[in-house]
Amino acid sequence: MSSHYSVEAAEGFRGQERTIGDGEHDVFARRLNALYPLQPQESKILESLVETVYTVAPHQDILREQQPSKEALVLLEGLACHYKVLDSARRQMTGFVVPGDLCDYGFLSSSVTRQSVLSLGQVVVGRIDLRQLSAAADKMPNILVAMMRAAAIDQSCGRELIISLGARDALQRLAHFLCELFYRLRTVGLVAASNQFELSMTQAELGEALGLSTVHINRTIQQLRKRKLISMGQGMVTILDPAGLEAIASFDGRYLRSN
Amino acid sequence: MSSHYSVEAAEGFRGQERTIGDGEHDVFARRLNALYPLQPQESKILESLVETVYTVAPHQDILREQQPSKEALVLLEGLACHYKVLDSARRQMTGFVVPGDLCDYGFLSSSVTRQSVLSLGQVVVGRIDLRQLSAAADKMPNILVAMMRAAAIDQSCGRELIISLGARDALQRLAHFLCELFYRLRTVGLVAASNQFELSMTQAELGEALGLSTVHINRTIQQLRKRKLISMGQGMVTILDPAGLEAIASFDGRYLRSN
DNA sequence: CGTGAGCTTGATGAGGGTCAAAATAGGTGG
DNA sequence: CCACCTATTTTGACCCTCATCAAGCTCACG
Repeated sequence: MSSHYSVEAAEGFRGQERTIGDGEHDVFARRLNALYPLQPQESKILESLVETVYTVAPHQDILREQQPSKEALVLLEGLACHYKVLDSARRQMTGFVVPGDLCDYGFLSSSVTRQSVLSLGQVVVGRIDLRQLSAAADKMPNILVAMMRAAAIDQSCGRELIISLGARDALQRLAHFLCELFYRLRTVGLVAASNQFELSMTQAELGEALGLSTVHINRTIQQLRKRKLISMGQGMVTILDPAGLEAIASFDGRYLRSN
Repeated sequence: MSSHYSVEAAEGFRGQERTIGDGEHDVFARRLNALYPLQPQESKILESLVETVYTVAPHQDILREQQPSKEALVLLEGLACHYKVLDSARRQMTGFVVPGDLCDYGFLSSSVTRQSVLSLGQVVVGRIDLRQLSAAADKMPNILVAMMRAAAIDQSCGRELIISLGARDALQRLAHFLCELFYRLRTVGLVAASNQFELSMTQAELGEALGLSTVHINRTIQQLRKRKLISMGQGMVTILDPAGLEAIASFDGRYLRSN
């Protein structure tokens, strides 16, 4: 476990901002549409709300705790996580953000950001102006409902993580984590036909997510490999036996659906 | 750990419903008002929204998973918790509901209830008709914002529980739990000047909340007693040394505030 | 080709689980 | 008010999962 987490300014590591082309990043609209059926025009507006995108290098803060949110951020590519630092030597991740998710739902209640958000691999983020969003939402309230559903699912994920940490052993935890990610990434089309997807996390980071030591994460991965349930390496995971993995985790993906 | 959880119909155990008098239960309005300043008239409306109240006996489901919500429920007295049953022998609590809180925020996104809610001691619940609520919210959007802030805080509590389960040892967990409850109950005026408050949970239930065995909960309580930080018994807790307890837990109550 | 980040392996021990039983506390009917 | 019964708390003994420490290994990268 590394002894210190850097606190450089998030700003310094943002890639160049740019305006985006039409339909270049439609994950967001597709995702919300799946959560709550939107009219074609509503989807259109939604896409147009994401005006600028930028790239963030791995291991940088995308959002910092206690900052008032002047904009909403959508993750368009890559993987990010919520976390909190305990005693500058220990860090606990509290949730994950996959493409199509909003990084933080605090803007819904116009409160400050309550947790820092960190890029795990390289990440592309879209920026939504809150003024424009609320204007759009006034005309098309479905947009807000869809976002609140996304927030509700985000919370369900949190509850499920509580269950993992409170009541599942290492093997079940890891299996459940992989099942969830598999499911979530699949719904936004980021899993290959071979059941392979990108997972740019070190084993140490997995430990911070699942409340386990790096060493034990390593041994647990080996368990799953030995049982021919997964294969893992170079930032890629392949689920070899989805049913088997779900069985170990008692995974039931209903909490990830909006209805 | 008991081997089976009963699944009787929640309906059968509801006390008689009745309409309530003016200002009889103002925790809810006071709470929301503290989260987001409301106009006097808005507070008034809020109180009038709670039309009927009913009593629920200890250890009964107030809300059942997967039910579509036709109404919003406010806790007015007592203590309740969210939970999920794993393998019919193990149960994990995922959150707590204190007076003034809504039992579930699913109605905000008109989705189904995602977790069961259980009364711990005897409980008084208020019922809010969603149709009336949304009518009121149309006229006075602040009401909705206040509720969303409450939801945001609910989520913060969840995140903090994740941190407890993932990164704190037994003593810290219990201390943190007590600090949170102390703080939350105090803001709704349910802590006596002697720092005493009601806690109608068995040690087994505390274990289900904090991911520890009953035996270990017991020993951990004794630790806190020995250190003269708390005294506990007969459903009552007294915080003898708030500062000392917070120090052990590294408790920082900011996550419980709306701003 | 050296260097550091990440992965793997081994050895050791602590925190907390499990089992079992005793001690208390509540709750009920006689 | 007492006797009984059950739920809860407490204690002791033992064991297992997982943390910690330490070292060696692999591999990408400058």
